[in-house]
Amino acid sequence: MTGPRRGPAGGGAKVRWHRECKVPARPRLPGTPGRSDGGVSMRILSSQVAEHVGETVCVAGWLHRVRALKSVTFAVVRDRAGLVQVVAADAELVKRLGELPEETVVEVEGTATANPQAPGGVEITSPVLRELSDPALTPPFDIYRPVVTAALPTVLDNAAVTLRHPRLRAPFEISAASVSGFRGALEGLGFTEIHTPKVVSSATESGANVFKLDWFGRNAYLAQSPQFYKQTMVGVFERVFEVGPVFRAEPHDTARHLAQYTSLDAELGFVTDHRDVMAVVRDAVAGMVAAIAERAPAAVELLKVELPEVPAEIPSIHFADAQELLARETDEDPRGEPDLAPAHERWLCDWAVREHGSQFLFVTGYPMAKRPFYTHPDPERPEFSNSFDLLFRGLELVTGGQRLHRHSDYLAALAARGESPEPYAGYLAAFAHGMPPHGGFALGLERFVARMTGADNIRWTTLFPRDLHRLTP
RNA sequence: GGUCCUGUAGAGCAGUUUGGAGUGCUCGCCACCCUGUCAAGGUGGAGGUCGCGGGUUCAAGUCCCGUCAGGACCGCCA
Repeated sequence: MTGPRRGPAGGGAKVRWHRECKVPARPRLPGTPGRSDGGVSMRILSSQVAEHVGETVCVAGWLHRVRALKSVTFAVVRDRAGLVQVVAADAELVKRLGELPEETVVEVEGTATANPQAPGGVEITSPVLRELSDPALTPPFDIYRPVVTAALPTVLDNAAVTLRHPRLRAPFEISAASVSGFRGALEGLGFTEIHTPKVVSSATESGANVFKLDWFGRNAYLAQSPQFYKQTMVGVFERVFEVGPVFRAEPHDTARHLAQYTSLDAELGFVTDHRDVMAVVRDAVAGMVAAIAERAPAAVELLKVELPEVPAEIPSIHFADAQELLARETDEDPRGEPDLAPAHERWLCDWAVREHGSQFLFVTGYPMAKRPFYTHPDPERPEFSNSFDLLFRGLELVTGGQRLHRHSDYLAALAARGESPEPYAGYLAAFAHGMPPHGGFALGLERFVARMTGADNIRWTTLFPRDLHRLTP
């Protein structure tokens, strides 16, 4: 090792040699000493071994798989970048490798050797080994097999180890890329990222149930959304977004509902109506899809994710027209219903693909009766709202719309619902002090990733999901 | 909250229809074998409160009742 080298593709940043390889510092198993000059090596990643053929290298990671043959033992080490094969021939080292269970953390120093027989064409030979963890407990199923044989409850119950499986980890690589794309797209549009409280004093928004908790002896609640705060911050920054958890105490026990999930929220001022918000939704989603392709290509490849085209303008259909369409073209007649059933949403998505070649579809103008009090009505048809949902592959992914912005309209809307303005005082102050026409939206991250990866249950794309039955791990 | 389905070894499943000794499969685990593996291969072995409780029966994994757990659909849902 002669010093820092260029890293793998990705901006040309120098690799940070974050620490010394400690293999020689501990009692070593017999084997060829790593360096003739007695020095120490720095850890490199599995993906970098090929760049060091002929040199002594050090890798560290989890024992992904040990394959013992009579005269040679192969140990595959997994780190954050991937896998690398280690070849052991020394009798004592072979014996020890045979005793170590998979998932034990090890550090290996040896010679990077090109070999066409090795996976990836390179492997580490003449290794010395240091164990960095106690021998690992056997996982409930094989992490090293390409297919996941366990059912969802088993995966969730044993998340600490099962998430290491490349297929179970991949959705969270896509999740991270999605958030990055969301953030990048909105920052590019002049939005400011904010962080709002998740413990609130009032449980008054909407009829949805909230989690109640004790706050120094007072009643408090977990926030169902950053709605009030993000609107308030429009009065400060004009354009804001937030990535954070929201909590729903509703007893939904389905493959698409959670008690806690990650909401990608945005709100912007000086809009004409909800269509300006929809344009931002389009750009945000396009940024997310692009970021997945750019930042999580391995996960896309592994899961065979089909990245959707995001049209320059996502097709939209009015709620009333959607109901007419359903009544005309299906066996059901939902006209007069205040909302679309999940089956109707699925049908409309198929229709959008057929008619518009788009996997995304806006449904606009939901009835005011089903929308929260801050929803702005359609000036032409006041029974309908300036709101929208974005449907994607059969599922409601985004809800948004134009909000009321005049203080007097809020007082009237609350009065119409028989509610006192008192609990909303802090929120209403924003409007009393002058607020532009504005709107916003919220996108469910786990739902987005689930639709993107084809997961049949949102829990495959949720880290440590919280639902009716599950509070651990 | 409603309807339906499923609980059998560490994991994933057969076996339940027609009651007859925990009968079996794939993987893992343990031991041994194997000259380069790629989800290695071979031989042998260990591992079971058939979710739990009650009932029917000479006899229950199997039939009945209850209960608990998991799942699906619906309802509900900013």
